Amino acid sequence: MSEEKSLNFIEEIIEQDLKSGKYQTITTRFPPEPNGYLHIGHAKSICLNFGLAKKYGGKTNLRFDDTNPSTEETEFVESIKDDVRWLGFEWSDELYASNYFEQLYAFAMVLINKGLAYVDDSTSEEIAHQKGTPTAPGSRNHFADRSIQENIALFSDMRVGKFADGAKVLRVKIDMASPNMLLRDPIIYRIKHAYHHRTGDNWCIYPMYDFAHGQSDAIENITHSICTLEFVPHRDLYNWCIEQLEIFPSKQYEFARLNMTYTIMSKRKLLQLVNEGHVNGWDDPRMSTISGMRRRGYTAESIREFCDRIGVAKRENLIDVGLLEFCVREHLNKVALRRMVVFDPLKIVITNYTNSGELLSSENNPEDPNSGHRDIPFSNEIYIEQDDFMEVAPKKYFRLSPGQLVRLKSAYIIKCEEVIKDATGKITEVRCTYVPESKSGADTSGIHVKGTLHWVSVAHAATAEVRLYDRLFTVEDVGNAEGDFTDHINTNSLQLIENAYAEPALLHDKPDDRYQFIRKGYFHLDKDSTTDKLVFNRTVTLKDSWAKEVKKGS
RNA sequence: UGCCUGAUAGUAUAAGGGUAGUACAACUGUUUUUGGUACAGUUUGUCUUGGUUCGAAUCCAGGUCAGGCAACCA
Repeated sequence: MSEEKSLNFIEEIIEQDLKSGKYQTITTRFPPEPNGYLHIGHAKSICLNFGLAKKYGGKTNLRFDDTNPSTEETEFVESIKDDVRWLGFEWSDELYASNYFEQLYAFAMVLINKGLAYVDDSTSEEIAHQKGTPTAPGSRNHFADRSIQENIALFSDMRVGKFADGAKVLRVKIDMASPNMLLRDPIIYRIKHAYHHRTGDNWCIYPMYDFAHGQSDAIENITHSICTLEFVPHRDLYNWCIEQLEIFPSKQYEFARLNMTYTIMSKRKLLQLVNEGHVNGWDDPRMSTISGMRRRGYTAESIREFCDRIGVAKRENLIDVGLLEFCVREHLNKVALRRMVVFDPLKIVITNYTNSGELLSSENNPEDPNSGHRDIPFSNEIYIEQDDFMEVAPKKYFRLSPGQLVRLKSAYIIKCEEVIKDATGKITEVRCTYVPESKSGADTSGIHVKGTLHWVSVAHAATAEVRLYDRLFTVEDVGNAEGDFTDHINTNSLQLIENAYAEPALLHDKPDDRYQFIRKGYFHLDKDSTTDKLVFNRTVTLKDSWAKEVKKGS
């Protein structure tokens, strides 16, 4: 393929650096804080960092930014590793910022010895106050005048635990009047008597992000440190530390983070959904986490494709979740086996059908000739979708309604003859006749119908519970539908979060009318992780115009 | 009334002085064993005002709008 895909701005920088001989090879890193599960926004960063290294023959480290022991846990470390692997990437080294605590401490001492860092006894309120505001300069307090010797002694004492949390901090001496608030003598070490998931109780002082990230990059010889836009103001500090410490000159580049319609991607909110029990965990299929999407049936390949399509730029963006769904369908259409499934069964009795034991052959995947065929049992009693029948149908309704003909997928053409109702007027059964010479693949009837419906045989069907819907659905037959059905989720299930499960306050956005209608239903088993794909190609998709018509008319 | 980013169809993303292109969405048509898929086609765009230039999305100046920055979070 000679498709010349245009470069994003980071690729251009890298190509220049390679061309100019600045670097022979590149090293990137993916640096999550292990304080939650990875979500689709992280996938963008993962695909970018690992993708760049792959493209330019470099390597990527997985580095856990574990400098805040009070929010970080081993469970998150493991889930992150699983998700990165599942997405299809291999890291060069598995590293932790906590590996560098000793080195970072030494770096701090270097700055103290240069007269560039001091211990401050102020409270956080005092420090915040002295910092000034974005429009007014801050001022330095008398602690900044402490001698180098005194600072060395004090910082050593901080390390060995002589002070309580919050009693002292180590600050760096830069410029209290800088227009960049981050440069107004930022705190680089704080006292925290907390158990760290890796270093245990070895430390009671922990470096801040700004004193750990750039140095970690430098230690690992990261050539291109790629992060999101909110770190732009940190770049000055990042560079300042590297210059003062005279270490490897890693460079930071920023891109816009992913935002997606109808999708919550704030870690804080996701954590709230989990903690308050709105969902069943981080990997709940309704979550925007990678593990949630995995359970929902999304493939790693489709997520990678999505990340590739959305591009990398610096402007704020809000990607239509439809693009993600498109990528999922695109891939699943190629690889997934089709099965019929009925969610809201409506019983159809075919009054003139008297055969028994007839098996009908159906393609497993129309797009894959190698996927073969399967036999589906047919009988005179079947279920179709309630949505696929309307007693009073609007124009352009091609499905079943009184007097209308439709084809049953892989089976016969049937005609609706009679509607049976119970005492309350609810439709309990629809009676039809079938056209014997219209058998799929051997149709000599000459009848052309506009609608084709999926169905299952009542006698052969199996029912399975779908947890998210809290109701049963019916699959075509037991033999063809192995696996754990409790995990089958509609790709569109994210909307359920909005419709039923989540607090309105947590919502990113409100669903529009379009989402009142169920769209494409693709399902696949995740029983054997990525290998066993099974799709129920349930086409209840309506064109928007048709959907509007039904909404108004019926 | 500060500093930093940014602004190209509905949504994203290209074009680094020379025909504004691509994808998704939408719409139309053809095909089809569901209206899915596939294929073909259509519609829609350079924030604004000046300037430089034969020529500006692109360079310059002013304006407008959006996002970020005052955690002992990352």
